[in-house]
Amino acid sequence: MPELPEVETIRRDLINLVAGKTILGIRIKLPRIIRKHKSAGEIRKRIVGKKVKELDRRGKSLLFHLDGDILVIHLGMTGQILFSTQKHPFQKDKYTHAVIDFEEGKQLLFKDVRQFGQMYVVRKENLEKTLELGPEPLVKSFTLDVLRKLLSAPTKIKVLLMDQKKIAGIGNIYSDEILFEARIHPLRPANSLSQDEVKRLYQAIAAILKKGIKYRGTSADSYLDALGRKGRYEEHHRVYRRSGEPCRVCRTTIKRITIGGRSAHFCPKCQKYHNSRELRA
DNA sequence: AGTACGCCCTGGCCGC
DNA sequence: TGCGGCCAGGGCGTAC
Repeated sequence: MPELPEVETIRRDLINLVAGKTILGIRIKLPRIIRKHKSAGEIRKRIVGKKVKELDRRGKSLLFHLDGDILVIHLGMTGQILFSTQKHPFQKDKYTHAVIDFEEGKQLLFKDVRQFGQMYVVRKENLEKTLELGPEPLVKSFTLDVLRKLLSAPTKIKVLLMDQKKIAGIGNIYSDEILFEARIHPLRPANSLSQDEVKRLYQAIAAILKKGIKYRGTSADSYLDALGRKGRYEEHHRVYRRSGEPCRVCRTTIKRITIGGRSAHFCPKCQKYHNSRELRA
């Protein structure tokens, strides 16, 4: 499932491949991936003939800056954006739902097995209103104080980290890994964290997301980068999908529980559910 | 307001 | 070999 590190990896690769290039056309086989538009023709009219000025990312969304419009691509669970210069057997490939054609025969294939991904065009000035995302966790303005203010409600910390309206870009994999790094139990109410825990959480968010980017993302399910390569971060996972296996720190068996319909993995010893007061080391 | 749950969707896996 | 049942979960809508 592409989260911030996976989308950022794709963005960095695509900059060198399609930035500055003009979109010549879009072929759409599965119209349901085009959202927020009355017709496929509408998106076509707004992107064809336009040059990709810049590639950006906001949370888990990839942003192609065109002339005043932005083409937004969200990969959902199993979406992939694959760069190709070969003429693709588009109609025969059951998972390639759309192809964006650029000059010089360059193409971006939009593949998605589960069809949760989507693309749409939005006016630049309406982007934030449309996305409704919390702050980017890897920018300078995301300070310890910003995080502290987000933790004022009793929401379970795991749920809060995955709430895109609170913080942008963190999903199930990275929230598990962040909470392990910070040694915080996923069920802890956000407003029960001690000063020290908030600090650890703040540092863990940056450290784990950067680590994810460093290893080019997680390919646990189906993630591939723009050139079809896997990420290597799952080799470094310490809790995600490791239930039943020994903790890499203390050898305690990693546990899996369900929180809000999603699986959460944690080490019961490293991430104890004790209340705010920290044990003195 | 917080939270649980169902839905969209399909492949993979398990048990029979 | 096949088939039903369940699981994976991002985002969204709904209900409590």
